[in-house]
Amino acid sequence: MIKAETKPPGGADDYVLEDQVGHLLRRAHQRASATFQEVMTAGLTPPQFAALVKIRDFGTVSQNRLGRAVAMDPATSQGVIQRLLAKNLIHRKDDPNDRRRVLLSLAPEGETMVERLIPLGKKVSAETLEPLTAEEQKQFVALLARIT
Amino acid sequence: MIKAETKPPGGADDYVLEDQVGHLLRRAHQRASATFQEVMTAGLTPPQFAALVKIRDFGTVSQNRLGRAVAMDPATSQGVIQRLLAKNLIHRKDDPNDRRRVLLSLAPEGETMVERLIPLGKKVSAETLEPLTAEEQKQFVALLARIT
DNA sequence: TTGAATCCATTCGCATGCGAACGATAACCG
DNA sequence: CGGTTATCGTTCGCATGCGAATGGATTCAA
Repeated sequence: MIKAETKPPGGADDYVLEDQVGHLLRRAHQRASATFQEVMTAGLTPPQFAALVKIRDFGTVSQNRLGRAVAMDPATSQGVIQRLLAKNLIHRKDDPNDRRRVLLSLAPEGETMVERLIPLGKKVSAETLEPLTAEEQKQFVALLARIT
Repeated sequence: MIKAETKPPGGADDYVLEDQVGHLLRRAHQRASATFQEVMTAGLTPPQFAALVKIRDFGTVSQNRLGRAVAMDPATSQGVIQRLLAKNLIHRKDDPNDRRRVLLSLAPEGETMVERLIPLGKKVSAETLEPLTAEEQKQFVALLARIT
């Protein structure tokens, strides 16, 4: 008989930090970001690249709408966009139809950058999922998408 | 015939941001953190709670070792520990055997806090995984642990 | 058509998160 | 033993990330 392996489920002794999904998500996200920085040698961060890709998808988009599309708080978008502007990767102009809005679009350098980096983006995803088999990768991504 | 559904796999048109595992991990982590803040009304952040739980597991632990256990950079640990000290949840003393090290342990308030919050921590994990069935939850956590 | 409710961008403050560098200390090895 | 290496904690700088507040613009509704 092993001594007291099973504790009452309400207790505080059976809380294993390493098994909590939030902790695992935080660590997996850390690893994915690290992989991104290894593969992407262009000096862009994951949010910056995500914003760039999404601006490409939209063509022209307001700052707020872009933020929702990439899941960024307006306050966070502000800084990311400032840095993309500083790198001359995007353009910015006032919306003539709605003076509250600011319209964003890719600068030529941004277009080139996106085209060049997307193959690397695919490599990042592949490397991040590399510990899993092809079948497991599909399962995992499908489940992950549902808790997002 | 649908026009050109299948593109060459090396192209940049088939890169869907929403399907990339890094982006999904970032969003899932955001949601998990938001759930944490909703349920945990104690004014602690996820890293602070993780550190507290881990210090409890160790009893006494150096700052660096704690950081590795919860996957925090030494520079990041610094700030987290400072805030736990400011809340009087942990104690801190020099290691007499190694003058480089600083030993951390739970203060009485910290012990009480951990005991009180662990049931809420379980609720956070449950709510985060709530969109999945019990079977899917097990699969997902198992796969997630492997890409960490 | 005005007044209330919304929306948009911006700013501030606080909290991770990490690369890089630093001094102090300990461990290792020739 | 003494020198090289490694470890530990700390600090700085930069980049998310978000709550809260603000001012300006638009939308909605009475």
